[in-house]
Amino acid sequence: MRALIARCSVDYSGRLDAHLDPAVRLVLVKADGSVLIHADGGSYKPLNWMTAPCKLVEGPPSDAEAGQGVIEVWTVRHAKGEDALTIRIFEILDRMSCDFGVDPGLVKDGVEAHLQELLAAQIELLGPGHRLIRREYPTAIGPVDILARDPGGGTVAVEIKRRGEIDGVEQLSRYVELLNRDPLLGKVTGVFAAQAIKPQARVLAEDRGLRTLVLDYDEMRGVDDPTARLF
Amino acid sequence: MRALIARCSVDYSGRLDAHLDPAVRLVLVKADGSVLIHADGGSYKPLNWMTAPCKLVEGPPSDAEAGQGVIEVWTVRHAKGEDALTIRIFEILDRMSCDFGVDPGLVKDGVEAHLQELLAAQIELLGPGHRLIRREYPTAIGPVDILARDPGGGTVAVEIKRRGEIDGVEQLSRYVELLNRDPLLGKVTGVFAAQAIKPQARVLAEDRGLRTLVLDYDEMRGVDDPTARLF
DNA sequence: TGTTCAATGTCGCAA
DNA sequence: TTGCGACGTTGAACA
Repeated sequence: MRALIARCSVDYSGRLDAHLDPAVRLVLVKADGSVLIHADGGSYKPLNWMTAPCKLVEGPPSDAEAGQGVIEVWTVRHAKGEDALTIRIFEILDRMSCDFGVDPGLVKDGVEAHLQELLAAQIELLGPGHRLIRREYPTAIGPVDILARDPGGGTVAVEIKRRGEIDGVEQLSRYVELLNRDPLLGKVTGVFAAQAIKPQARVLAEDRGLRTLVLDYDEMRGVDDPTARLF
Repeated sequence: MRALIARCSVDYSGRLDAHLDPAVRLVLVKADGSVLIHADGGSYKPLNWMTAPCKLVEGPPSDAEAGQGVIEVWTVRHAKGEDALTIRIFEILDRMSCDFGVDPGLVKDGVEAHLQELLAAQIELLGPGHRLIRREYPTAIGPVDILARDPGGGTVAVEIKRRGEIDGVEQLSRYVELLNRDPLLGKVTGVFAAQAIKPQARVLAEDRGLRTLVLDYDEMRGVDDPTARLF
């Protein structure tokens, strides 16, 4: 990792063209060659960047560039494709360099896949007497998160989201419509399950005749994993 | 902007829980208070982060933490909500600090709106004899990208995407359904136009009776703009 | 390797 | 503020 605080201008050309006028910015060059240009604000997305694999060439400015005060020109080209980043450096204010070694990586907990596992294991959250048919039930337009059998012999399609929004309801609607064409499944109803459901999504779901179900992740995990109760 | 190269562990708790075991990483603190934790690889997305507005508190380790070698504990809390980031620092290898000033910002030249202009100008790409009614035809549920008249006197609603995916087909379906309730327009058909159309989107479009049209941006620009042929 | 879907998505615009 | 769609989306899982 190399980090540079420098007054620089940046030009990107590739999937689009973008330009940054000269200002002080942070320039990062990672071990894999990727380059990030960060301003002192905004969120985690850099102003400009180049993803690995790519090649960085540091060179002198042309006479015209030197006349405008440029002291170095860095050119970063993506290994495949036309993408190119040109960094014109006017002044270097500070720099750091360090070899990090391999990162042990991020451990995540509480994503949608976990919700799906937990609901499959606690399928009676759909209501007493429900039985799991299978998770990731395949259809022509994609897999249904959970398919279950209700006590009356009907089929229940469940769409799970961490945050229940309108596009999730659309998705479930498509599944239910498609599955209802399958005579083997009988009558198919839909359940829209999420940790939180936005009002618009709830209204649309009700309008489409779909049930909504709010999932309490902590509680579901508590039932599933007794050790979690300790906290 | 403060930049720190440090051996640290990181824990995020909020919309999900995420943990990073101790390793050398780059810690950035921007002027607006946002914090980014970067590894020496991967793309521009940090391993962990906190977006502004948030508050950083630097404090001493607890006795237990100190016993494990922690020398500083940084706690970053989001101003609204439960989101919190805890950075336990074991060793500081290097640091930089600098006041950047305001960034002049990014100037972009996009490709997106261009497709609509080009297709409107070359409306017969829909088929011989088509005539443009108007771009951005307003409806109660949003503007239709392009409305055209086909040779048979019917109306064609066109939804344009750079990348044709399933939600675009949904959007077009809604428009076509709505427009077909308008007796003045006669029979309304739909065309889903994109630079590339994914198989699932194509299947859904066909299932809904919508035509698909793949747009060649370079060719359309070539027809429209003679100067582009020089390249 | 390509495809599909989630994301602590982020970002920008408009109602 | 919320909704909605695009993004140089990125990232991960799976076929």
